[in-house]
Amino acid sequence: MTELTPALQKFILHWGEMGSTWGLNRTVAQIYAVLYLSPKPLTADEVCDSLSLARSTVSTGLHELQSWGVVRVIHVLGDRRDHFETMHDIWEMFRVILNERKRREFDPTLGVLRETVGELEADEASEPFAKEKVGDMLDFFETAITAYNHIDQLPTESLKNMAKLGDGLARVLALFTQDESVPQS
Amino acid sequence: MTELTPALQKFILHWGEMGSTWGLNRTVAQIYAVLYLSPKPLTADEVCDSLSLARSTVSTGLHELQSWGVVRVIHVLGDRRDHFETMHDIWEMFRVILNERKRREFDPTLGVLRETVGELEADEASEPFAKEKVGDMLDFFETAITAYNHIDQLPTESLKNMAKLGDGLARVLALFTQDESVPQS
DNA sequence: CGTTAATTTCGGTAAAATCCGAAAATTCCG
DNA sequence: CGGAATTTTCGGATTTTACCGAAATTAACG
Repeated sequence: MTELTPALQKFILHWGEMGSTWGLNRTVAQIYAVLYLSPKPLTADEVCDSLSLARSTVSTGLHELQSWGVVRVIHVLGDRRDHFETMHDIWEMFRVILNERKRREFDPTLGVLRETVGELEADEASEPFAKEKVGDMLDFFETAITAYNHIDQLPTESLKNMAKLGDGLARVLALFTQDESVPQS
Repeated sequence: MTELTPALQKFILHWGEMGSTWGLNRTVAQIYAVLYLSPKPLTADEVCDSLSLARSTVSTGLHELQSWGVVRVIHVLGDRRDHFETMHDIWEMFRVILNERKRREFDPTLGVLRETVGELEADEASEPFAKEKVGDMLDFFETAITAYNHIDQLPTESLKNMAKLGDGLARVLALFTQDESVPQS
């Protein structure tokens, strides 16, 4: 049913490329795009049609998208088939994606860095330079992840407002340039 | 020369995995790691040795890292060979990587989104829902990129300080929860 | 409980990315 | 300019990934 106009096709194609730099493959990202653009939840077969993919490919792709938490199943009364939809709010969506990437990539890296630092400590013979460098990296990941966790506490609306501040944002953040203390509110 | 201890090997292996989720392939990321851990700039051949790679692979990999701006050539007096080193400060490094990803992925996406919106405007027959959704996405990318550009203006030291604020960061940012206006500094 | 619709699993093929090593090109030296 | 050292290019072999379609499984209905 969802005959895609050329403009939307181009968009979906690009989205596929973009997705492949974000850890999903082209096809999975395209499935996501089709669902995102659809005014109503779609069945797997409808996705097959609009992208000319095998049923099995779509099935797998939908599962992967669900494992990322960006697609969910909808049940329609009187219809036996599963229907799928994406999150509606794109800000929420990127937040979910960031969280998932943190969980899948950064958290494990933190683990490895801690292990490595530990092992380098134990090993007297190891290069002191490398020891220092791994330590620097550990510090970086720890502060970055901690900062991210704090930001992630904020409601989406706050983030939207902050982002919309434009120059004001830079101005506020610049308060921290010289001083490490928290300005009292 | 650089005989890698088991601990460092494990780190480099993991770094390779991580890199492949960041748009570089495993090998290139490993080359990066070896350079990062080395107390002195290395020749391509030294990199070959420590990772057991073909000379040509290392050559290509080093070029890719240079195109990302995270590795540079060093010339050593009296030595004809090129030596390579990474940036020393990891904060700078991540900043460079983010910039490069923005340039390679987000900016083009912004272009496609604008094109698509334009074409959907022109096309009367197109789905109004899709039109709205692409518009939402364009808004999101525009504000996100703009915010990023502003943040990117700040010196690295400011960013470090901000990140280290911990709860204070959330507290400051929370100021924007209810109010869209810029608090006067 | 059997039948049909719907989904998932899985083996194999097609496509893509990675990596090597030989050959070519470049650079630097005497 | 000739030759050695170094780097780069490039074709093809190897490995990995993506995708399809048939078969198996699961779920819903009468």
